[in-house]
Amino acid sequence: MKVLDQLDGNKRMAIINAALQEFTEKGFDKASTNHIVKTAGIGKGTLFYYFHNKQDLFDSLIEYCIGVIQDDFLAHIDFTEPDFIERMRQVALLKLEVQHEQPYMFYFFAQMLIHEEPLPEGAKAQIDTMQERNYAALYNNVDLTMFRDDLDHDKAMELIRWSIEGYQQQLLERIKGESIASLDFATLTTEFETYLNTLKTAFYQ
Amino acid sequence: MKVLDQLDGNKRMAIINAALQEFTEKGFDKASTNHIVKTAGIGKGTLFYYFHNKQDLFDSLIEYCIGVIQDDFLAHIDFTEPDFIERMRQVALLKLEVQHEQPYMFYFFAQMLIHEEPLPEGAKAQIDTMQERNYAALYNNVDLTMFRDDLDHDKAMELIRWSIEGYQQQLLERIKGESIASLDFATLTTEFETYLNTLKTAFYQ
DNA sequence: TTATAATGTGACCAAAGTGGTCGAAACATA
DNA sequence: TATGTTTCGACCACTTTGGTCACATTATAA
Repeated sequence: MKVLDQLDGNKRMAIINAALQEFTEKGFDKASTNHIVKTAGIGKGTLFYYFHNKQDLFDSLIEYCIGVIQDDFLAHIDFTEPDFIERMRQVALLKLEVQHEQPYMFYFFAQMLIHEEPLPEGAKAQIDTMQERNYAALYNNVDLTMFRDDLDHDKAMELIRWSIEGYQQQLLERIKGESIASLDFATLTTEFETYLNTLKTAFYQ
Repeated sequence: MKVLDQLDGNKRMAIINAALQEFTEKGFDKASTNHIVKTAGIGKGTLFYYFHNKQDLFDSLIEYCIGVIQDDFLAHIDFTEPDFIERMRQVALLKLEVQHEQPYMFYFFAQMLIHEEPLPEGAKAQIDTMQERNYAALYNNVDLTMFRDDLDHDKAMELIRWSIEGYQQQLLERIKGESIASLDFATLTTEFETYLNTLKTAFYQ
């Protein structure tokens, strides 16, 4: 049983989010356990009661993130959808959902891989298979006949992916700070829809 | 005369790049003057001989960046090019050029605006006009008749911009670490070309 | 050459921050 | 009441912080 599972709901998420944020923004070395406990609203002792030390906390976070991405993200992707843009819509919405509750999840992961922080035992293998699954989720078994045949399929798919990621990032910056409740989800979904339709018109035949 | 101008070539760029990197990665508060002097290869005293204090160094960097972006980036954009994608090509190549010599320039600026660091006197106004000029450089006087008329021009332009920015970022990550000399500029340009042509086929009539 | 000014240095400082400990308090269960 | 589980923050030894300053080194000028 992972240590993070012992902690009940609120406090658990508080620690996770505080630690994710701190590690993401500062990296392992510069991350301050003092800041983490302050942000999480717990005493210093509590952190080191549940986690052996800073490294242990970091390793637990990695494990936790792998779990979330596997179970809440990759596991929910419908690999049978042959329409590339529809699949991207699915992936984007799923990502947005995860990102809404765990804002630092994906960013944390990206940072760790970029800065090549030393990973805990066995995590490397898990991450590798995750990345393969992610690639498969995006590109495998796509119906290429839907694309205009005067276009290079692969380049088209890359361009579409970059477009959607760009839209996503712009969206995240726009809604940053706003509370979950105040978000007009329906309107946002419609807006996203119009962009996807534009893409379909441009790239499909 | 700005302080940075007093310093001759090599040492000047060393300080600029070291400081840009440190401020970009850590933000103003966490940025360490000790690290900066070590990276720049100068003595601690030298830094504080040219700059009154940490804040002064930061302010000078902002001024310097504004200058570079104005003179080496915005000033070279051909505002008369009516073809949107051609204009984006121009902007992208220009950006790549600046980014090659000043890798932290744009990223530094973005970080400062996001984290809302306090800006020196008058810089806010300059930055505002810069952003307006940047927007104009991208969107003003574009020949909209080139787009397919079953597409929303504005959405199409956004999608194209996101695509190109995505390609750019992927390119930067790919060539990160490689030396300037080892880069095969011609091949890269051709590759970029094919992506732009795909975009033209998809979005133009 | 010598005298003066400009440029460059790193040991040093008080203050703040670091990861981690520990005895005591609060709480739960019985 | 007694026993075990959580929670806490003052405290520790140690590092790093922005900034200073007495002293080199170099450039300029007489």
